[in-house]
Amino acid sequence: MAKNNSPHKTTARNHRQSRTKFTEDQLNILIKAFNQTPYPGDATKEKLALEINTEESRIQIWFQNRRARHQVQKRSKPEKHLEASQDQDHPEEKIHGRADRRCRTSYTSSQLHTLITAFTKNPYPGINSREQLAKEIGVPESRVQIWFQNRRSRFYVQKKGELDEPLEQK
DNA sequence: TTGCTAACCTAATCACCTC
DNA sequence: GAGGTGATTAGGTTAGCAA
Repeated sequence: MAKNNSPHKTTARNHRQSRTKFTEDQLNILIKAFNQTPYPGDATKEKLALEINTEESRIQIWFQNRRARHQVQKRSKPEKHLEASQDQDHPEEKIHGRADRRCRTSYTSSQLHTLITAFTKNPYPGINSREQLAKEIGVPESRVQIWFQNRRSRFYVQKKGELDEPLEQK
């Protein structure tokens, strides 16, 4: 599936967010939460963020990575997994998680104008640019990151469509 | 140098809103 | 319903850091 084959991938990593180092206590809390549900809802993520004093976006990333590693381990050792897992695939949590989605952010035309202008200058803003943009339009940095992800995706799909068009006409 | 893992990416999909 | 778009997911890559 996803490959980092973008021509922008070098600029994308100019300014990453600095690596978070979770303490043992923080990890214990996260692992416990993961065992309860690998698909926490927005409220749970907020609660965890407060509990371990970090940003909600860090919680989201941690759960993403944890699920990924969990899947890899499951494939390599189907009978015996991570220490963290009681593991029944938690389908019900997944459904519950969806019910507890973050509220949809609706951007004003001026916010969108700012974002689009930034996107045309650089579709892969680093952490500093994202934070600056977030401050400027008054939304969390994580929302700016999501907006750029979606924008890039749809931009590539659109471009691909434009390239395919002449072939279809033939 | 290597293994682990946070940060980040794309692609697909879901969910909600507007027309 | 269709189209647009924000949110979430899986699964892959990149890069920082400890051993």
